[in-house]
This record gives sequence, C-alpha cells and structure tokens, in this order.
Amino acid sequence: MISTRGRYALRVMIDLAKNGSGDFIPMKDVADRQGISLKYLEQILPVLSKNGLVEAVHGKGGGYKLAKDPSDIKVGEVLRLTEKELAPVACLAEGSAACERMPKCVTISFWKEYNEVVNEFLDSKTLADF
Amino acid sequence: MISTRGRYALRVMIDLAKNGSGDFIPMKDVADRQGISLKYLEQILPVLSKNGLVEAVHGKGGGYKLAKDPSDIKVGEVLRLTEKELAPVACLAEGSAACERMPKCVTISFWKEYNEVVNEFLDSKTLADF
DNA sequence: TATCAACCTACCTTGTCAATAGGTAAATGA
DNA sequence: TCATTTACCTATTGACAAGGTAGGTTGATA
Repeated sequence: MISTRGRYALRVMIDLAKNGSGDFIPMKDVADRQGISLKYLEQILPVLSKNGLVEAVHGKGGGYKLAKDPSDIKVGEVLRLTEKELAPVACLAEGSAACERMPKCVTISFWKEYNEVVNEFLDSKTLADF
Repeated sequence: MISTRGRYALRVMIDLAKNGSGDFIPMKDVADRQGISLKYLEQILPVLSKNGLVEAVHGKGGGYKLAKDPSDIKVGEVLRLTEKELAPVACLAEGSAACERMPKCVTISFWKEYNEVVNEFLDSKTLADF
C-alpha cells in the first residue's frame, strides 16, 4: 500500500503542472484545492526541492513551481523520493545490511524481478500523462 | 513493502513443493528448515487450506501438502490470501467504501493500471518457477 | 488412550502513519 | 526598517498494524 506521503506528493505535482503558469504558487493554495493539511505538505515537499524536481522561493510572492517540463518528471522519481520504501523486501532497500540467508535464498531473484517491473511501470509515466 | 506474512507463506509453499513426495509434512519440519517460528506459521496457514491451496490433516502422521501441482499455483494467489492488502490505494481494496473524491480524482485510473501490472506479474509466476 | 499436529483466540511489544503544533529563516512590499 | 508572507525545521501525539508469543482446543492416528 502506497502511503499518503507519496500519494499527496503526486497530487501536488500534478496540481503544480495544471495550475502553473510560470510563476510561483504558494503551497497554501495547493493545500486548499486538494483538501490536504498545509502543515503536512510542508514536511513532504522539501525533499522534492532538494532533489531538483521543484523550485522553491521564500517570502511574499514565493512558493513552488516545477523545475522541469511535466513530461520530464517521472512518477517513479516522485514516489522513490517521498515513499519510505518501494522495494518489496528489506534486503533490496537502499542501505540494507546483507541478508544472511542470501546464499541459499530461492526467492531473491523473484523479488528483484518484481521490483524491476514496478519501477519500470512507474518510470513509464510522467506528470504529462495526467 | 510485502510483509512477512506473505513472504513466509511463499517460502512455505515452495518448501512443500520441494520436499513433498506425496505424503503430509508437519509444519514443524518446515518451520525448522526455514528458520521461522512455528506458532507464527500456524496462524498464517489456515487461510491457505480454507481456500484450497493446501490440504491439511490433523494428528499423528498429519501435516500439509499442496492441493495442486506446483505449476498450477500462482504466486499471486498465495500473496492475495496472506497479504492484508496488495492494492496501492484504499479505494481499490476489497470492501472499501467509495471515495468522495472519486468523481474528480485524476489519479484513480493510474492506480488501477498499477494494480493490474503488479497482479499480472504475480500471476505469471507459479511455484514451479522456483 | 496417549500422542501428535492443525487450529483458534488472546495478548504484548515495537514501530510506523498521519497528522498537529510551534518556532526559525529568508524574501518581499509598504 | 519593519511587518508580512512563505518555505523549512523539529518535536510530539494518538491510533493502529506488524510480528510475534502463549495457552488452550479439536481432530486424527498408532
């Protein structure tokens, strides 16, 4: 089950793509339109700006806007940044210690394939598809 | 992230397929081989026998065995029964109340497609593939 | 009839989810 | 210069699920 973090992030990005006319949009507007707590969004978005998916400007007249063309932003990028883990098993996660069962594990190659199928699908979709 | 319930269930099924010579195998043997708590497996397996994936026999000489040929048991069947939810979002789960945002939701068709991709992959694999 | 094994139910501990709350830093307009 | 706006940072909280443990009951066999 994808968590609200990832789902909200995706909705925000789509909202920015639709309502973005070049200028910066305060997150308060997006939160109102989407019916999502502003405070909650505020702790989800920094990771997206730090990784170059959106540009952020403080202060009056500031807000967010997409850093790239919607067709250049993959859904997979958004979810991998915001979702804690997309990998199906712990041993395939980012900084995971090697599993001791690894040598005789008969399921690892299956889970790797699963992971690839999911990520390929998510990377085949961009914000422009919405 | 797939939970241990689903992953253990899959490993048990593969174990039964490999060590099954036609007679019933006590779950204690499987638990020992796989290094999984017997008590935990005991609350995972009933759902598999109730849904006809394995046969169970009580008492001395009893245990479990696959109810069908390994090539006739899809990984998707095992995981859908043991995993609480495979659907990516709540509104696509089994007995879920309709989401009020549904009419104007722009992501629902995307999540449906995601769900189909995952389930098709899981149903393309059987126990015989391990 | 003793033993084995599936099955049922309750409980417990730990951790994550989904927020809420309060404050700080930066940028702008008046 | 100062008030306002907006992004960003850091707890804290309540609810709930994950991942077991524990004990007992039922069914089948030797």
